[in-house]
Amino acid sequence: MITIKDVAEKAKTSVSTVSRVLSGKIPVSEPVKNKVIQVVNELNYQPNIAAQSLKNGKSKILGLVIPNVRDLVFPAAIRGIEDSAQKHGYTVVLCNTDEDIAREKFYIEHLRRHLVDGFIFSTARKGHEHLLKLKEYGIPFVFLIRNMGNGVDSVVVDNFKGAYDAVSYMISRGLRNIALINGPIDISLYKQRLEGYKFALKGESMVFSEKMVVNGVYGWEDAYQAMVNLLKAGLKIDGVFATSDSKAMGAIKAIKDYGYNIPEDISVMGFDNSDLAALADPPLTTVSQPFYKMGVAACERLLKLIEDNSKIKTKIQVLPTELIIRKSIK
Amino acid sequence: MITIKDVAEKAKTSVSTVSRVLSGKIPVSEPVKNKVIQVVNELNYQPNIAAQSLKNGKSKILGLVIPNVRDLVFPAAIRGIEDSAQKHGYTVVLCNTDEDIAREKFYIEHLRRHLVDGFIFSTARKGHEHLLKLKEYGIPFVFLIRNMGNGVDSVVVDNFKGAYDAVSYMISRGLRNIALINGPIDISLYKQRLEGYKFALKGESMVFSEKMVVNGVYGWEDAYQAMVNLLKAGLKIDGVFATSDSKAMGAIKAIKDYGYNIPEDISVMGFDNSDLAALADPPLTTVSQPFYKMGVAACERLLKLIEDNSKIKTKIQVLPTELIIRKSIK
DNA sequence: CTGAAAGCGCTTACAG
DNA sequence: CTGAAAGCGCTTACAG
Repeated sequence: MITIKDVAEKAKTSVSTVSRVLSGKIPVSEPVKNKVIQVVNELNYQPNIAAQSLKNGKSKILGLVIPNVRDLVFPAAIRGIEDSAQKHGYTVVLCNTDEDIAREKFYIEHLRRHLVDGFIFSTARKGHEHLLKLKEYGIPFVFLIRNMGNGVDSVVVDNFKGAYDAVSYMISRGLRNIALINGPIDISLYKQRLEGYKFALKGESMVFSEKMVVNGVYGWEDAYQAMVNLLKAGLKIDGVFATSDSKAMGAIKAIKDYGYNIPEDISVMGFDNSDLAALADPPLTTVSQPFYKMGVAACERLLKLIEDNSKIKTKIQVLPTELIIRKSIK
Repeated sequence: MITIKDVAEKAKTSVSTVSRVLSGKIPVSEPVKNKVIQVVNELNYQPNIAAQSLKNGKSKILGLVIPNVRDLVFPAAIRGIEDSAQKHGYTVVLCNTDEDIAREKFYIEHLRRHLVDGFIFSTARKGHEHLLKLKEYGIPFVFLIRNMGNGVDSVVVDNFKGAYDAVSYMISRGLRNIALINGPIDISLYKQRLEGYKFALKGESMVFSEKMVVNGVYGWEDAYQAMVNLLKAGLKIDGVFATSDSKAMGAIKAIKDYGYNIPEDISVMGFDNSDLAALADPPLTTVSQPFYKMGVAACERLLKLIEDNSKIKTKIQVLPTELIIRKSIK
């Protein structure tokens, strides 16, 4: 392994000077600087990150904590984060928690001690208040997609409005009996989507019925079952708003299995505009979350928090959703 | 930040002894050991990974290099790797390269210098021979899903047999005109699947026709177009073997758009059994790759290479595929 | 502008 | 079994 000492010797100067040339912050005379740069290139020298990290307490590694990469919602966001991190010379450690608090804490403890300069969490939900305590430790972090309270920097979408727009659109298409297949409401974004759904109904003076909503649904198999139950209950349903594309796919499958046509008999609205939405049959009308952009924004915000040691004010970035009209709504 | 010195002071012993207790490899008297452990817990002390890394040249970080997390093939494998890494006290850095050699090299250079103890690559293909040179640097690495040559530890599937089984099954179901929608054959697994397809045809004395195969297809949009072209060419086709589930989904969409029924008019076979296969309409008959298990195997192999500094012999692990019969084949 | 030296937090021969 | 000391590869006051 080539060290700074090797470079110094070959360039006939001291390690201090080599370090200064590399950091670029401290003036070094032109000839010395050029010689050093030349040797660095010849030797293909790269500073040892562990040593740098030990010295200045920065590792240039970011921790990304999510429930599960297999959930279609995350890959695009991950790409946004990683592309942006890479551009700034940072690297990303990926941690899946399966919503398990113990595993989440394990990762935090493990990475906190100088392995990671900051965190991005997509695991905020009730019961995970321990995340808020990271503030006390002074380690920078931001919430992505999901968040909690207003005290933490976040990049999210306007979930209330996204849901409101979706349901309003369904109503404008003549749908009058719209069921809701929703996620666990201890994740605040599902709470907000529920509120958006209610508010849209109210705006058109349509009655809200508890029977038409199923909360706590996670993943497509679960949504399939929820839809089957709705259908079996003999309710009059002409539309379903599923608060994620996976749930919408499960609902679509159930509706077809029961012999109904989409959208003729029952219309389906998704949420997320994940990579498979266009591929669904029929192609899914849905509310897009700009995951890639959100990932970039979260990463940039985190880098700002890391690099500006000054106290900057907490910022909640709310990106707009967009209604993507395809073929699953009448 | 709490250091080993703090622990030593509070436990009224030396840092050497604390280090010994923590490593567990060197004998320490019971009372001292107990006192140290107690203080470690009280202070919630965690060793600084950068310092350990600098000292002993091990970071307990693994580099995972893949083309793109958004490709459905990778998330399950990533989970396998990460779960296994975590169990052994390792952490995973995720790197997406988009098949770009410059980006790949950047990551390797950046991480090689003591940031990472070893690599898992899923990016092997023609043009990426520089990966083979990592052997000279003495850094451990393994190939996953894709591989090159026989000189590198790998975890793959029997792609030839998987394809052979798939096509043989199609033939056994009475299909006689089977088109192939295949990936870029400079990725060896696609070459092997092509061979498996040919061999199955030959086994049943069916003629192989160049016109029935499209190579170089990547992703579902591309597969959609390939299928459209096949259909437009006026070929007699009663089955399609698409060498990934995404490609199969694209083909299915095209077939439907042209008014044919699946599987009555045209049967479709996928490959991978990725998370969306069961969700397709009709549910996709496909060849499973045990991605999660493969990820675990690759990680375990890499850890072995890292921890046994002795020269162990290169091992190519070939896991079996399995034909998953659903509804897309007549 | 430049070099010698201290020190970041560990681990591990070395001596006892 | 235990402690003092050296050293991993850097960066950065300190002195010149």
